Amino acid sequence: MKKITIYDVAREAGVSLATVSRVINGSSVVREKTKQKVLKVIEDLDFKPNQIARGLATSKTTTIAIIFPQSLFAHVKDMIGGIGDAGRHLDYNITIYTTDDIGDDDTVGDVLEKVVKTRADGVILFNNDQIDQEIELVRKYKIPAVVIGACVSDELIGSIYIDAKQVAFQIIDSYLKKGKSDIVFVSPKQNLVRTNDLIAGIKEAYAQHQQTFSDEQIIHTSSHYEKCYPQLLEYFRSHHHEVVFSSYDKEGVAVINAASDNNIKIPDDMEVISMMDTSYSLMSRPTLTSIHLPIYDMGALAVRLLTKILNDEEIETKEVCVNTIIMKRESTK
Amino acid sequence: MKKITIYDVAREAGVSLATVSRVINGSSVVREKTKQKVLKVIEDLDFKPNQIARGLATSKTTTIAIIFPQSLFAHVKDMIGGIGDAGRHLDYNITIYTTDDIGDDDTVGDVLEKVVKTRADGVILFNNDQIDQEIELVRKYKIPAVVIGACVSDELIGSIYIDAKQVAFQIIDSYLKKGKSDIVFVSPKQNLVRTNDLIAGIKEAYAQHQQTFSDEQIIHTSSHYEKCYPQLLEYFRSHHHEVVFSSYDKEGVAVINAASDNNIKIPDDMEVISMMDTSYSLMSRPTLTSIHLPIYDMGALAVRLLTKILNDEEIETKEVCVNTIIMKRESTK
DNA sequence: TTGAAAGCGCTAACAA
DNA sequence: TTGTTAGCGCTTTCAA
Repeated sequence: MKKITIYDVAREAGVSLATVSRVINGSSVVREKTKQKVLKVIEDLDFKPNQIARGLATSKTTTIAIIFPQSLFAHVKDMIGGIGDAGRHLDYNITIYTTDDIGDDDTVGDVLEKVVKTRADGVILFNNDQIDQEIELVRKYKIPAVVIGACVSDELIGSIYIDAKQVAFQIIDSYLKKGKSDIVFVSPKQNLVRTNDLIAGIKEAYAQHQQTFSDEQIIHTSSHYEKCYPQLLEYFRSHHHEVVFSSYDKEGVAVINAASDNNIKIPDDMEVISMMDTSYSLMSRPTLTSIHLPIYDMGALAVRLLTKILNDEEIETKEVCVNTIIMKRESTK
Repeated sequence: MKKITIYDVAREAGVSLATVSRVINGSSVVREKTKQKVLKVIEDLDFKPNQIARGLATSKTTTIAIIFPQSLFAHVKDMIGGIGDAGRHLDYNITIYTTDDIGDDDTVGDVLEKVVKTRADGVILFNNDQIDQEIELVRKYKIPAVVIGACVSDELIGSIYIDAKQVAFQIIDSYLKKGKSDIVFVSPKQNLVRTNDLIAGIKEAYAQHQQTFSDEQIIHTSSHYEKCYPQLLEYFRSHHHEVVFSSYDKEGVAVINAASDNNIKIPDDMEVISMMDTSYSLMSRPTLTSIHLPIYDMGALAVRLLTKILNDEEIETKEVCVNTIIMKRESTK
């Protein structure tokens, strides 16, 4: 069974190629009657225009690539909903590329090379510890891009981010005002939110109160609960703080569980607050106070912004800052 | 800056198009010296072959589409790791399509139409309540496919699944043997594992013990914790069972929390066992006994099987059954 | 071992 | 409003 092409449609409808091309692309110059005739034949023959051929002819693939390291997947997954929906509505295909941060080969470079070969129209990147390298490559190949989680922009690059520094500042400032300065910050290596920005915000809050936040107050941990929990269980055997601020719910829950298992009462003995507001925070006991990010929207916004860049549409700002809101639950007073 | 093409390489290397094509495709007939010369030019010019053009010429896109409803995302996400890695290693691109089960339009049909237009070589489907329709369309369009979570196969279709009936049978049988027959089954609407198979296994176990499992012992719930937990909280106010079997950890945790909040002691008053073995089961208190599925592998296997179908490779079986293992934790005795 | 040339299926000037 | 035709960048016979 041969695939039917625009030729078949043209022949069957008794018109030229160009006319068929016009109707499938919704050109307005074609006479209504001709259009109906062609449409009928398309329907009868169940003709599906070949995107590949169109891509070759137009140098556009209507494809957006998203690139992320496996370890960031927990964050990316929730965005895929927004990305997928926006892609579907705007008629873009979404191709995913995972960079394997375990292997030692140059996956970032390899992946971007692949993106170039497939001629994706644009790419969505996520903040991670290789983001600078990714941005550099994207610039080199002149691929339009939107990065989620960091604030960058130029001719071909836009971003969707949250003001992490500000968020951290507010949280910490509010505790310092209450006289609580025995605070530790727990963070995994990979995060959607820039850890450094968070730390900068924390430090600024301390500075504001004539105190200093030392690097000893930072606990580096794994984003795998299996590793994170035992580490914290050991930690809380001999430590105890007024407040723990975690940059992701999973670690937040690990803190709650590890502390509870060491008989530290939450929130009475210690308060825990984290970020992302995933379902982990609802499932934990006590439930976890968490800073909500509009994850789904960030994905959808990224696609929208990228398509604007691709189509040279009017753009208000290429650096879109989204708002956060703190979801107060049982782990804080 | 114009994109450089195979023509540029040919000219620069003083050979013909065909020769360049041969070297980038690793043809063995080209003389080593010529090959090196061409390779050098490719390097110098930083030439990246255009996949789109190649796709048009060969009618192959080396692209696999994966299609899933948003509501199944919790399950699919963990597989994306395996799918992404396998895709990268086998040099296939992965394009994702989400079917929006909220909207009332024919998204399944629309999405498959899109897949046809983009000429994906094959597609990976996931068991869900529209799977029959999806399979029908895939057959109609003659697209090679692998479905994850259900056992089906034919000329162009393969599958990766677990024997859900058997799994459920074993669990329930073991409890019935201990004389525990006050069991309820909790299940969300969408699931990667066929709920009906699970129920069939449960019923078979009951039958084996000359008892019957009634439909009143099934609790239908939402896959959203926010909805599931309140429903169960209410339920356990007036109910109490020996065993709760849940088809997904999220609901398993909801059961634990809802029961605990009604002062039902787990596992002493009631045992809870669930499926998937996600990190939810580790984070819950008490920790949740759960049936482990090799999720990552299932994704990778699906890609591998699909590529075998695509390339007419030798295939042992098109219905690949993967093993499960029960991860005993605190919620069962 | 290499090259010439005919597609792959579509778009987009340009003409009519 | 419609048709003709030259590409888009690559693969793949067929000849040499």
